[in-house]
Amino acid sequence: MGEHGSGRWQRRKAARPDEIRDAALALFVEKGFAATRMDEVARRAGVSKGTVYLYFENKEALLRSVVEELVEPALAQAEAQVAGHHGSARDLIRALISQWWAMVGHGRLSGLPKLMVAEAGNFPELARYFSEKVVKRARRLFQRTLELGIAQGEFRPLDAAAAARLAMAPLVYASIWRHSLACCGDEDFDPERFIQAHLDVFLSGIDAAGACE
Amino acid sequence: MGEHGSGRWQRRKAARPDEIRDAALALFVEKGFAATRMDEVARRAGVSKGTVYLYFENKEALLRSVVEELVEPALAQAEAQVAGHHGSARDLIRALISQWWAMVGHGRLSGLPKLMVAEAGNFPELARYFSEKVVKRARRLFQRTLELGIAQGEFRPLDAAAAARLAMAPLVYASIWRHSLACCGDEDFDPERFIQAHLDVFLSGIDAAGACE
DNA sequence: CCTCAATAACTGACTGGTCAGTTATTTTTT
DNA sequence: AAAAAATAACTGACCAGTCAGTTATTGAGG
Repeated sequence: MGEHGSGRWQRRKAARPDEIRDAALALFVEKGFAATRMDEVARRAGVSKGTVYLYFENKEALLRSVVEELVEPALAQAEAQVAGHHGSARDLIRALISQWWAMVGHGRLSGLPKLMVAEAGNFPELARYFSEKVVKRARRLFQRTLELGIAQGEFRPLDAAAAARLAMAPLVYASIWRHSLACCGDEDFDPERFIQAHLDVFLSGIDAAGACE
Repeated sequence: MGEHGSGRWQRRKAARPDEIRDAALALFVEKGFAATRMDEVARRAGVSKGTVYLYFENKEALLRSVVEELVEPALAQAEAQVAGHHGSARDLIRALISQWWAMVGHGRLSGLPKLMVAEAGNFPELARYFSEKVVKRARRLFQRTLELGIAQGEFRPLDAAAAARLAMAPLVYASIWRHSLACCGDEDFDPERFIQAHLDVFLSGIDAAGACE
């Protein structure tokens, strides 16, 4: 392709796949994979249906691409941020949760958890990929931090694996909720307040001082 | 039902709608509404497709019926059980969570949260019904209990509305998980242990003193 | 600078299969 | 035998995926 250039079409061409992915993600999240028509994806991306098939094999390949392309950079960034963090385990938990919420709660990935949950049954391979390479990887960050905190005496001794899931559950819940019932029904759901309350209760709950049992 | 005699077919006939609902629920949860074929629902219920249309207007009416018929009795029972409960707020929270998990974690309703989350976008009216008449109603049970506990000095002062959501989030998360990623990927998810850990951390987290029990 | 041909990007009408819903027919019950 | 229940064959709308044709872009020759 042209190295130099009269850019209008060149630039658009390079951006196409991403534009199509964004359109597809939005619709897959909103209506589900099966109920989304390729015509619609195309229209939303500002192209014709034929063009979508220039960049993606078929509908399923488009779904795969949406999940894989969007997830990788976000996760890498999160891991880097954690690796470079210094401070108490408690602060790191706070940072992880804020980070996660900034990324998945608002960004383009916001709808991914709902999409994956809804389609896991129909695309087991993709679900496996997501579970192994995304969820587990993210959970490990929490689990390690919790183990660190226990070792340092900040947190009381507890099942770190279960607690890591506990730390994430309200986050996942919140982002799924935002894209389902919150849209049509549960309008008085305030994610920010909810996440704050979670941080508050969770950190109190695992604190070494308040140990029960 | 049959006042006299050959009861076998009578009974079957009376049970049909429920059998069809169960079949439909299982498939809707597993594959999603759009990807489920009416032929399949019928086959699973042990009847032909035409029969399904003897009992339900159309596919959407079947979905509505699945949600509404299954939910009402369970919710009523839960409220009754709570109304008759005496003891500390802490015990009541424990009872509510166990109750919820016994009902939604294992029973026939097990898949409902996933189904509603996945289809809320395509059926806003149904989502609204579910949100108002089911979720809010269930949440009120938790919220009242928390307010009671705060008033009695068992729990520290906190945002009861947010805390009620926090109490439920891991439960919802767990039952959604069981029907999505846990099926194909995250096999080492142990719901019982997870719920136990939740009870433990949550109750410590909202405890007034820091000394539980 | 202005053709004009070659190529890259894109389009939308068309096809073949699928599936929700209907209807004519058969089976079961009374 | 009549009525009720159930079936299986049928219909028509819909949609993923294709492909023959159109439009934009580049580049060479005049």
